[in-house]
Amino acid sequence: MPLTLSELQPLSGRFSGELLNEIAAHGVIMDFAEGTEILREGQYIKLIPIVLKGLVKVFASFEEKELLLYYIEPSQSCVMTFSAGLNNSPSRIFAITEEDSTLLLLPVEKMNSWIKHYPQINELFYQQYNLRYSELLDTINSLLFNRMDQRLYSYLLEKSKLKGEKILQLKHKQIAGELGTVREVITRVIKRLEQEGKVKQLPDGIEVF
Amino acid sequence: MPLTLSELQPLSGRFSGELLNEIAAHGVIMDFAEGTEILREGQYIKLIPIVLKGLVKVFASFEEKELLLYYIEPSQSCVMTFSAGLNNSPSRIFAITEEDSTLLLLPVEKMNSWIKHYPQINELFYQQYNLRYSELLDTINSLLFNRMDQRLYSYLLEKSKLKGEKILQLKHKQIAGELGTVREVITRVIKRLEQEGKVKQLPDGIEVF
DNA sequence: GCTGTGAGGTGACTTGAATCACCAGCCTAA
DNA sequence: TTAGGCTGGTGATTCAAGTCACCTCACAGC
Repeated sequence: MPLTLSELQPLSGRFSGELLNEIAAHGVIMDFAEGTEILREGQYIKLIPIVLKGLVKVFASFEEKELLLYYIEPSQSCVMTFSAGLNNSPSRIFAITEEDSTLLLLPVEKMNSWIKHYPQINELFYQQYNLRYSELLDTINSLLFNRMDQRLYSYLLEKSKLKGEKILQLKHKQIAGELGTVREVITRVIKRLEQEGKVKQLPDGIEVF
Repeated sequence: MPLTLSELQPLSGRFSGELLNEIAAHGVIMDFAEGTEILREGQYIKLIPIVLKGLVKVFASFEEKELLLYYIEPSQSCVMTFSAGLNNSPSRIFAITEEDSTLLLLPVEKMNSWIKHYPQINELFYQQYNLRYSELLDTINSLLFNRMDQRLYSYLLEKSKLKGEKILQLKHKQIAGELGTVREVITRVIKRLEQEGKVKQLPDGIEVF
C-alpha cells in the first residue's frame, strides 16, 4: 500500500511532486519507540532512513567506550546508511532513537536511479555530508582542545535546545556514556558547573542555564 | 589554451571521454612546490582541486593548535573545497602540499552542471565524502582512546607508507604540530618507541619498522 | 676564533582525568 | 521487613600529558 502524500508532508518543501510520488510508491514509514537501536555497528543496509519526526542520535564505538557524534533531526538523513547501503559495506557507527520517532525508509536499490534523476535528492545528501563532516570537525576540536567541563556544558546546552526542555532527565551514567568517559568524572564536573552557576541539579533532572 | 588529454591521463580510468573533454576545456593544471599552503582557513573557493601527482595534507586548526586530519592522494579531491565552493561558504580547514604536487583545478561554476550530467563526477565526490567521513571517524577514535605512543606510531607508519620511504626526515617539532601536541612530548614518546624497538632515530631521520 | 640559532634531550612540576574503593539514600521485589 | 540494586557522592591514588626551565651539540656566518 503506497504512502499518502500527507504522510510525506514534512518533505514537501524539499522534494518535487514527481519525486514525492516515487517515494510514496516505494518508501515505508515506521515508528520507533525512544531508546530503540535502529542501526547497529557492522550492519549491512537495505533501507536508508529519513527522519520525519523525533530525534535520532549517532554514536561511534571503540573497544567498550562510546561517543555521541551528532543528532539526526526531522527531514535529515543518515550519511552512514547512505554510503553503507550504496557500497554494500558495513556500518561503522550505531544509532538510537532519542525520542519516539517516525522514520521514512527508502529502499537502497532505488537510490541510485533517484540520485541520477532527481537533483533534489542528490542535493539533500551532499548537504547531509557537509553537515556531518562539519559536525565531526567540531567533535575533533572539542576532544582535542576542550576540557571536560566545557564539553559537558556544550553537550547539555545542545541537548536542552534540541529537546526543547530546560530540565533534562539524565543519569550521570548516561551522560558519561555519551561523552566517552565514566560516571565519577561526570559527577565531579557537573558539581563544578553547578558551583559556577551554569547548571542546577534538581530532584527531577538537570536544569541548564 | 585547453589541456591535452595526456595531461589528464591519471583520470582516464575514472572519467569518460566526454567529461575529460569538458575538463580539458575548462580546467587548469598547476604545479606547487612542497610546503605550499594551497587552501587557507576562512578562504572562499572558486577552484576545486583534484590531485594528479604528489601529496597534499589537510589540517584543522583551533586557537593556535593544529591537527593533521588526512592526506589527499593522486586522483583524489578535497571535499571541503567542493562544499565551500558550491555553497559559497568559507573553508574550515587548511591544506599544504607535502611533496611537490600537480593539481588539476576545476572552476566551481561548471561543477553544478557536471554533477547533473556526468554521474562519474558525482560518484567521485560521494566516494571522497565517504572516505573523509571515515578518516575523521578514525581520528576521533584515535584521539579519544589511544595514547600518544600509539598515535605517534600510527602516524609514522602511515607517513612512511604514503611517501614510500622507510626513513622519514622529520623534526620533532613538525611531528608535534601535526599531532596537536608539543615538541618535548614527541621527544619523550619517540624515545619510548625506540626502546620498544618500533622506530630508530638516525642522524638523517627516523626509521620506522 | 666567537656567536647565534635550531634541534634534541631531560628533570621538576602541574594538571585533568581515570581508576579504585567505599558510603548513603532510595526504591522495589521477595 | 529485609536484601539487593540503582544512583549519586567522595577521598586517595595513579597516570598521561602539558609546561617550564635549562642543557648540549652541530652548524652557519661573520
